[in-house]
Amino acid sequence: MTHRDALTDHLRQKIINGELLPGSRLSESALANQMDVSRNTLRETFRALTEQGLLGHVPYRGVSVKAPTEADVLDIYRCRRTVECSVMGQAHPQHPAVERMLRAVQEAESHVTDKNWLGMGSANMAFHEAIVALSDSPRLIRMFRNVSAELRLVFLMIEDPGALHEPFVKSNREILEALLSDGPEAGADALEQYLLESERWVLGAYGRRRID
Amino acid sequence: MTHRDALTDHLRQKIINGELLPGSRLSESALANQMDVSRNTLRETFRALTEQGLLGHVPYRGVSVKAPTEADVLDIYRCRRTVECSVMGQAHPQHPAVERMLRAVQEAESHVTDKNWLGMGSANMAFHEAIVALSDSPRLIRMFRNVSAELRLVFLMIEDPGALHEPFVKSNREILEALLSDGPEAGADALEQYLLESERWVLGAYGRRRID
DNA sequence: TCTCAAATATTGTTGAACAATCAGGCCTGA
DNA sequence: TCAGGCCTGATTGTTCAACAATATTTGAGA
Repeated sequence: MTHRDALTDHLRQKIINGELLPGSRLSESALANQMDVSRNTLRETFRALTEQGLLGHVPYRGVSVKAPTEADVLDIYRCRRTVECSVMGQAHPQHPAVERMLRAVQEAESHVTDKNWLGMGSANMAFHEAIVALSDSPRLIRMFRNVSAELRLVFLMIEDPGALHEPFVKSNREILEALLSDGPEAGADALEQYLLESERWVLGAYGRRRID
Repeated sequence: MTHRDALTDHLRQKIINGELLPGSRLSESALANQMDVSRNTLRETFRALTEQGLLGHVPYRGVSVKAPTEADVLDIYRCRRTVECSVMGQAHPQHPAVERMLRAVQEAESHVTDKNWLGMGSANMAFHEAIVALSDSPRLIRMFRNVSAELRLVFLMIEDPGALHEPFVKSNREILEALLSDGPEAGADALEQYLLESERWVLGAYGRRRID
């Protein structure tokens, strides 16, 4: 693993964790000094992260953390429905990723009592990543990874992320049950309902966002 | 538009057109001289194209044009079925992109008499890009763009690309007819049949490929 | 022929320099 | 007062040359 790849991962993580808030501009020289790399190396990572949709780039004005719009939220959920529901509808209930789904649900449930919103959100994400992993498709998984990262940016722009994850812990459990007891099509139906409802909540919260 | 963006597009086009064959290694200094840019600028474009899946990168061994494997072909078609069929199944038959689909079919048909395989392949691609455009989803369109470019690499590895496009010109016409006369679901069904059949042909031809 | 180490070539990374462009302040003229 | 234009400073775009880190090749010796 080269130095730059580590930097790319590191920067990506900082963005996803909210250490660099959506909309904030990333100065090349400042960040290069801070990260202790040269400008050229940093710029290479910028290209990769821009291609992943995490950074926006305007010529001669630099890059900034993308601040998804309402239209982006709609598009993100459209992608999620397209990919997740299709994968779920053709899933084998014996697929190893089902175990990952179960563990994610259990972890999310444990965080309900803790009121640990951050962990709950991560477990929620892990659940849906596991769903896409049912496909065994590297490209679908990578695409979902990018879309999912963009959705995290949306959460970062929202005031109260806790109330956004908690109601859906039970839904995820139900999706898993539907898949296991009634088959993939039932799972896909439950999943689509979840995604439509989640989209409504996120859009509502987006209207009350704190960051533009 | 900055110099580097133009270079990225240019290089991408050269790859898609087969001027740089799949598997061929791209020397930084040689290509930088040839393209008349600095190594650093070229490297930035490498990062972008790698993220798009057109180039493969191994640390300290450079980048090379990706030579998709049989597993890649399977994955590419899985993505195509997931995205294209889902979009088609929810399409509005009055969507402006339907006009693009029609024009693409007509152009492909005109190339049948010409035996212009290159133009036929491009028109075929344009037809399916138009299908995805039915979604009005920038992310789905971008993802399809990347997958579609990878598929072009597969075609470049294959001996006889002509025989691979010609039988499917009629199928595309039928898909369009199905959408217009019997609705989106019928269109999606026809499309899925097409994709499954096309996948079989491509896999077969891939077994007789000339490039590894 | 095989193995191992030195030589060679390529990529990874840096720092500095200059060119191109943008943002903001300042001045002028109406 | 305000619109327009110009200058200035700051940031990005791009190049170059150098060195470090790693891979590949060469070739000597057993």
